[in-house]
Amino acid sequence: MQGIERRSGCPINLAMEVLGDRWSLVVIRDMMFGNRRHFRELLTRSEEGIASNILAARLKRLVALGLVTRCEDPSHSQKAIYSLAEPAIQLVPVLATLGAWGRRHLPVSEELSIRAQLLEEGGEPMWNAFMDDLRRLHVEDPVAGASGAIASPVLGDLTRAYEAVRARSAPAG
Amino acid sequence: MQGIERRSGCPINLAMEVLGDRWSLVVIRDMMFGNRRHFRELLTRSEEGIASNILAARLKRLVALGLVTRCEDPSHSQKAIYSLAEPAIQLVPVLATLGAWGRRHLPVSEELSIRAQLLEEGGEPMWNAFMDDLRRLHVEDPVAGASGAIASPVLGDLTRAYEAVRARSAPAG
DNA sequence: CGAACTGATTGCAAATTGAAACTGGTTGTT
DNA sequence: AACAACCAGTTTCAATTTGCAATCAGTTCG
Repeated sequence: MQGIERRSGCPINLAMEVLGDRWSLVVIRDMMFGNRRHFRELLTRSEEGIASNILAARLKRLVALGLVTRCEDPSHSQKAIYSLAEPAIQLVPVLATLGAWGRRHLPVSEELSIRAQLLEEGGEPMWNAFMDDLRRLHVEDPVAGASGAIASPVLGDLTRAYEAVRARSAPAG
Repeated sequence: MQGIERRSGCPINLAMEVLGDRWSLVVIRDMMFGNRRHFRELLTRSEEGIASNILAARLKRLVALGLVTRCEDPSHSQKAIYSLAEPAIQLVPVLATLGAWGRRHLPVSEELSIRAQLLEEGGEPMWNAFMDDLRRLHVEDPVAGASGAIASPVLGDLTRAYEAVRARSAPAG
């Protein structure tokens, strides 16, 4: 049922077998840029309104593929924490490049594309710093990373810029 | 029926609405790296074995979205030439980055990943040269570009490297 | 004239998607 | 102890999408 088909050994093809659906990269985006680490957070704070069965299926698949890890939240015996694994963290350059392309060629909104713009302008040095931050939040200490106890300078900058644009275009928030 | 849904104005989301299926990027890859410009070429020389109805639907959609253009082939009143439009040409950095990621994290074959490797090592200067080549083959003169009358230095290098690896690993092929 | 080739279309079964309701359990409040 | 709110999903079912195989009408070549 899951895993990939391996229609061919081409890197682009295999990448599309893993990420080539409407939701997988969007879920990874929310975990990465929004630090959304719980099922309910991913479900209800999703800009695009993902359905719960689709989210459950995607998370299960991403865990099986090794892009995401799942652990228990010590604060609540039933709560699960989802974290990005190294392969997903290394998607930062892909998401940066794809975001830059989308910003140029698709009808994006200003508030939702400011982070893509900063990430593009920051270039490789920023991507590397961001990936280091993500390793601290997702790999080294997922529990503290999920709780907000660990700061990420890059994510902080991106989030502040986003909030600033949002406050400007819709002051009532 | 086609066009995008616009679930949100996020660049990543919109990019996935355009490219988030198993075939669109694979078709663009074949046009870009294999210079496959006719329906039958895309259909029968596809490494992954796309079905004819899926290919027809994808081409129609990509044309409607402005990523691909379609024109008639003067050598055959029924033959159509498909060419990459500027937005698709600007996917070169995305494909390069995605290919590099796939090569690192997925079970790729050597012969089908040599081009991804060269494109990654070549970096931005190579991507820019490649995009210039593609503009000559696809935008400036699609007919001559499809016929093989125009040379692309970058594509030539990539193709030779691919043929060399292929000859080495399967001398009879 | 007929075979091969052109870009597709059609019919149909199987798989996937998506919305809404629901499940079984935990936690916090009164 | 009772109850509401919250937790990660699951179930159900209709609609859509996918993939395969066969087919199509027109064109070119021998």
